[in-house]
Amino acid sequence: MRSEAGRLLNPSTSERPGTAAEGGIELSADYIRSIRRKLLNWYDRNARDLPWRHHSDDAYAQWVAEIMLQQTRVDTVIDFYLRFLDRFPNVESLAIAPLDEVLGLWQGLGYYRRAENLHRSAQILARKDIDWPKDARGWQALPGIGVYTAGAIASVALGEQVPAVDGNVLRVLARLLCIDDDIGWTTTRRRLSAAADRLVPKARPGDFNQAWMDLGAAVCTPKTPACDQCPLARECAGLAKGMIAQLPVRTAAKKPIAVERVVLVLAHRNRVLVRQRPRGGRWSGLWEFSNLDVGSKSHSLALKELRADLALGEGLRPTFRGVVKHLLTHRAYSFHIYHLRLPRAALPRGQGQTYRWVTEAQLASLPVGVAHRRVLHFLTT
DNA sequence: AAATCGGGGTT
DNA sequence: AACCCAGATTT
Repeated sequence: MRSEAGRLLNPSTSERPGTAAEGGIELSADYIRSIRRKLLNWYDRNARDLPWRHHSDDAYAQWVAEIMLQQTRVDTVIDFYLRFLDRFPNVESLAIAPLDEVLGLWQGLGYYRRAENLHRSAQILARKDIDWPKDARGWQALPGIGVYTAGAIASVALGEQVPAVDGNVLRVLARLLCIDDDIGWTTTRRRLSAAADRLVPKARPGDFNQAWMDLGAAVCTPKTPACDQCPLARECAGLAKGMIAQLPVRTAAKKPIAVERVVLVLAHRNRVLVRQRPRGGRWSGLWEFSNLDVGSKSHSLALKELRADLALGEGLRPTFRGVVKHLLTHRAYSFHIYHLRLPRAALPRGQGQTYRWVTEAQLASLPVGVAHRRVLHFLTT
């Protein structure tokens, strides 16, 4: 099979050589035209049927979808999205809701700062502190919206001719243009973004951007891409040079740091003690059982410190109930669960944290991270 | 440029 | 067990 990639990528055939910056990727007008036509053609026949694609003109609906989709797979998002839009169908309903309820709909989805920023941005817009964004630049002024998300919203909902370069597009473009620099580097991302910017058409920019994503999800997958089914195979420089298996180049992620914690679940009658996590860190604003880093201490000493912090007096000895392992990108947690029934239900004093004694039903309505939700399975008695 | 911020599906 | 996902923000 004779590839067009070599000829079409040749700088000498580029229509606008002057636009290429230092180290920029030259794309001929013919090449750009080919990519646009073939990718959109493929998309017309292969586009996934996704909930937010039924509201393409609704910037709010696109916005919510794009925030949820940050670093999160489509299949994971769908159910969260449907529930969220059912409860908050527009920016006004979201703006007047308490953050706890927003977090409640977000629990299990991760990166909870996204929910805070979404809520905060909704309030900014509902209060009309700023005008409703009319382009990508306007969207990017809101907290939680970066270059990618702004481009996605503006291209899909507003029809603006801007790219939306996510991890998918970086991978596909690195292969298509045979870029073997580390796609983690700022310089590489800048070059690929510049290429994406030149490729996005004036007509149907939103469909075009989404077509990259569908292609990346269905054909140009991270491992073993289906090049024999790819509509851009003839334009793919990586394929022509036999480099697909090596592309994209990316430095390996570091291993997560192991963290061991003791969890002390205090119970009184049918209630358990929970506390709300402080703003800003992990699981910001979510509820959890009292827990403490073990570090180099023994479990019994860590538990003793935890009980001293809670200042709930002496009681019986906590009983060990099991371990919840919870893996994050940068941390590998193991929560060692201990259970202790108290004769009295007093609230800890002077901890600068919000504590509550709650029934199981009440706990169900509070936002709790996945790890501490799993702790519940160890407390059946 | 590197670290931080969740959780889960694929390979 | 490694990889990576419709990234943004802070350091």
